[in-house]
Amino acid sequence: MVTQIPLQLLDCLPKAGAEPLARTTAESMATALKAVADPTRLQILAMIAASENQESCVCNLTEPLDLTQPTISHHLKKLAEAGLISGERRGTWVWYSLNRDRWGQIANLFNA
Amino acid sequence: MVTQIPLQLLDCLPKAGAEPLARTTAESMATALKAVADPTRLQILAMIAASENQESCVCNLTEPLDLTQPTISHHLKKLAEAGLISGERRGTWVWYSLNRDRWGQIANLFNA
DNA sequence: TGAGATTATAGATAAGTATCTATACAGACA
DNA sequence: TGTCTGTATAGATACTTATCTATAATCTCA
Repeated sequence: MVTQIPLQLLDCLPKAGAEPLARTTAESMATALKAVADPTRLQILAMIAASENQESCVCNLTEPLDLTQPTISHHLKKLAEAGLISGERRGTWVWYSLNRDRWGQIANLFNA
Repeated sequence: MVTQIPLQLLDCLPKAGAEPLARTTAESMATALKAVADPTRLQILAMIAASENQESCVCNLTEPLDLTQPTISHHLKKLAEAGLISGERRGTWVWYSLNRDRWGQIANLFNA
């Protein structure tokens, strides 16, 4: 449903004596981090995590966040491209859930 | 030298059954994350981490990153405001170093 | 097949920001 | 004090993006 941005972060953590961080790598990392660095998307992630079965359809997010449906879809797409969530169509609805693995990959970025 | 943005992240991690993430909290978190979500700033952080004594002055960053001095200063200010680095004036130079504690706080955001 | 409901995409606009040049500020030193 | 060097700030500009309205696409069901 969405092409996911690759994230090769684990081997490019800043550490003493390391190679300079290549621009292309830095851009890839920044793209993934930008997905999380938005207040609305943080709220969306929190709402999914707090939902039953830790999943949510688009329609459950628009009203509490007071945003239009296309805006929510836009943010969900960004999060999916970053690999932080995945959407699964079940009938008329698309259910979005967190990708815990990817979550941990980003955490490792800062645990260096 | 720089007023640091507060970061109360640890108690607002998304977890099942949690309170909805307040807008003001989400905005505070996003501000801190935005500081890291930029390729140039990631390169700056990597260069500081890889430097001797894990610190660097502005003048050591401009040439390898091929940016002007004011642009580097702008990015360093953003990072300092997010609490990720600190600057210490020693004579003519200002030496910037990583704040490991803050680094870990952001990591905990994703370890929920 | 057609109607209704849910989600995705297209295009426009306004707000944010990364970068530059020009200039101000701060410290070292003669 | 004056000059030089290193850093910070101010203002301008171009690019990105969050949001909206309008519309298309997809699925269900009668």
